[in-house]
Amino acid sequence: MEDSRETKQKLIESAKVEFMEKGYMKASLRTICKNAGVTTGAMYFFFNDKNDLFAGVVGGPLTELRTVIESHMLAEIKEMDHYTPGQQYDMQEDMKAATDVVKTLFKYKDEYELLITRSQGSSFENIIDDMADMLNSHYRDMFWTMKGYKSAKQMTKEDKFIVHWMAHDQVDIFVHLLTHCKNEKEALKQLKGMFSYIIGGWFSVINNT
Amino acid sequence: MEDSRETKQKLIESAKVEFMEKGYMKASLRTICKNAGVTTGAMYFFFNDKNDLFAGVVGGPLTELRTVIESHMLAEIKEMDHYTPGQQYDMQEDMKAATDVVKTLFKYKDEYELLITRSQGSSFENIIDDMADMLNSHYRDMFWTMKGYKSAKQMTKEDKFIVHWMAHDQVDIFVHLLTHCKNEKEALKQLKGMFSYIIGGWFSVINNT
Amino acid sequence: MEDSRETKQKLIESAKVEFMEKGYMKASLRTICKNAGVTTGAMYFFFNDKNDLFAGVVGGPLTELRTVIESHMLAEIKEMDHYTPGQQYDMQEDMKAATDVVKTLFKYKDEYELLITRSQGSSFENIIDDMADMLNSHYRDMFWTMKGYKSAKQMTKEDKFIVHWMAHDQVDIFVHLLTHCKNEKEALKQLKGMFSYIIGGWFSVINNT
Amino acid sequence: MEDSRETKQKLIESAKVEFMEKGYMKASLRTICKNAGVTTGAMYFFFNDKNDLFAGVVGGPLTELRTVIESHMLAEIKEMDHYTPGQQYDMQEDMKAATDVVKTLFKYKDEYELLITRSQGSSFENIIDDMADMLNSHYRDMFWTMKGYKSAKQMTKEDKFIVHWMAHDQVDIFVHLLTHCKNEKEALKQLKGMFSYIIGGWFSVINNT
DNA sequence: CATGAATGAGGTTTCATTCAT
DNA sequence: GATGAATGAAACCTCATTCAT
Repeated sequence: MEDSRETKQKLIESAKVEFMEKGYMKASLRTICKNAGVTTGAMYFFFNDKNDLFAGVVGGPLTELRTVIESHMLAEIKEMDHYTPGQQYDMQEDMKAATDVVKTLFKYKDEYELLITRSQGSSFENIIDDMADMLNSHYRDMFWTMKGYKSAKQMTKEDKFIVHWMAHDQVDIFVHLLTHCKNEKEALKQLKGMFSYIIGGWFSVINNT
Repeated sequence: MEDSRETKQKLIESAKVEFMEKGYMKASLRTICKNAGVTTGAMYFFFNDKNDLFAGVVGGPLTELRTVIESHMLAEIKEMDHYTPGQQYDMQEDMKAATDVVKTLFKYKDEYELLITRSQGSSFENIIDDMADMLNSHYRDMFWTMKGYKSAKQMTKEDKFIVHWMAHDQVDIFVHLLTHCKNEKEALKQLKGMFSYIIGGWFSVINNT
Repeated sequence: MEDSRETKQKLIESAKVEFMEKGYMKASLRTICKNAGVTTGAMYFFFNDKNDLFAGVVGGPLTELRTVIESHMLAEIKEMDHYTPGQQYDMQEDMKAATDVVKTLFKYKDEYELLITRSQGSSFENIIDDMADMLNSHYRDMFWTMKGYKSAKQMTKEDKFIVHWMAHDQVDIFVHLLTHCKNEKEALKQLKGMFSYIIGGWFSVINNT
Repeated sequence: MEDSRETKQKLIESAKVEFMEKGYMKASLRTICKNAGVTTGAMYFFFNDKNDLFAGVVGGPLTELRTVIESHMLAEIKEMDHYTPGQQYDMQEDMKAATDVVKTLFKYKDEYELLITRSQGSSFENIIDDMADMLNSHYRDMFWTMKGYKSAKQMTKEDKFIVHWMAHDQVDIFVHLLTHCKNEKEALKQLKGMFSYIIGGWFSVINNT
């Protein structure tokens, strides 16, 4: 059992290297197995196919990230219940959430970069859109509440569009931090500026439309 | 001569279809040629290789887009010369530029989507970053001017980072409009909201840091 | 394991036939594999590429030949130590060496003919020159010793040129025997005459210059 | 007419360059035509096929060489009529012939090197053997005369074999001079040594068998 | 004389995957 | 758990040659 664990682990590490270097599509299973010191057949014992191997590399970190995000979204939803229109926005809570996300991102930097920039061709190729969609419904609720609507039904098509964009942009900010900062520390330093930007945008949208 | 034009055109159209369906990497030259009713050899008479064929599809529109953007950047640079700090920002000019860009984008919607979402593996795979870089230096100048700095040299590392992000985001907005609106008219309708967002963000950054 | 050996062997034999018929360059891997009753993919399991397959055919025999030659060169070097100028040349030893070389050549006649006459385009295309170079330094030592020089440094440019030629010619003699005699027996019969020729030439050069 | 001459000449020169660089087989007609500034079709007006183009490059020089050799062979044949066994060999005449050959070789050095080292795949690939065969019958006559035989019929199989070899070697000497000397002058300087070698060999064979 | 388009067959190589052992 | 052989399809690309114009 120990041995098999080790083999699987070696495969995952070798796969990570190859996927990062060549991207999902151009990566060669042969090369991965050779570098892991394992035969192709062995790989097919542990993984169903190329995509499953990719999932073996990025699956864990992805789940962890989802957990972090979801837990914060739940927290915000609770807070939203006490919101009264016109109330001063409290950045504090959101910053804490974002900080947690950034920390998670840099905990498995390689894997997240893989997901974001090198997953084309795999089942994860739409991961960015998926994350944005995940945030979308949450942002919708924030939007109509802050806008003073009675319910989501009052939202216009334009409202929905801009909210969808903002969900996307939130994700893009994290992507940008991940791909343009060399470590967590630096990313956290930039986070405040990014937040200032996104919140400025958010309120500009709330007040102007 | 008539015939040859036609053959080349058929190849380009067949290539466009295949590239859009499968993406650059997975697209098959064989399939492209077969659907164009032409042998592979013929294709290699007109194009050097797969990448050149891709360029044959997207090259023209890309050049046109670059021209539009550059002409507007020159216009803004001139305007910047008369800028005095504290002066009210005039969205008018920028909206006109953005409107032109959106119009161009929807003029060759297929080709730009190809470039943005399906060019991985080709020499155009970094097109988004290239466009962002193109805007970056321009945005730097706007930034330090509006910030009241004497020159670009006063910009901190954080300033540069956030400006780089905003250049990226500007590009992403256009990408979002292109990929989420079904036609020019709809995109132009959403443009104002997007602009409100980005300008809100921009001023928030200018004033807070 | 038995099976795989067999497959590889069949490939090598099929390759030999094709290479002999068409030469390295014009030989088709498709044809080789088809005649071996194997898919191209299988071939690439055993060999890295076309050149490696060619090496699979000629590599063994080539190594064997090199071993034979080198062992004899060592023997001659030892003998040379006791040489005194003017001493009668003893053909005996050299004939024995040459006999061994001829025997080796006819042991794998096909493979050596392949190497010599059909390897253009492969990594073995300069094999004749390589062999000549191998003999060259050895012949230089023989030359200056027999000439009565104190060291190799006394050799003129002309000396070096003619020695280089004689090294080449030695190789050519073996090539000629291989390509113009149908079997070992016949080649050995001609060997004496060839030797008479080369030794006549050798001494003529030693005495006349 | 002037123009067409020029076009043909440009093609020949471009072909020479390409053939020298890549060898007959790997040379590309496309490349040749492109570098000549001419279309493929035009080439096929002047030449029947790839081989004919190669002939266009080397044909002239080859004819010239054949003429030189044949004229000298005729001269030697006449001289041979007055030969009496035991008579001192007069190197003079042969040296003059060889000198002429060397001069011719260096007159079109490129073309002859092409023929000798880069013609594999063309109809000239056996040129060396052809030249040797050309000399062979001539050498046979010299051999039996000097040996004191009454006619060629007295020659043994071994006699014929060694004569064939010497004809080959004669050719190889010229090849060696051509490929190892950088110009005519240097080649002529080495010629005497080479001659000493070959004549030493020749007489050694005549006297020993 | 020369163009330029097109053919069609062929080239070597790579790939993810399977399966008997 | 793992091996190693084998599949079979497809990949991109190059070639000498032809022919209507």
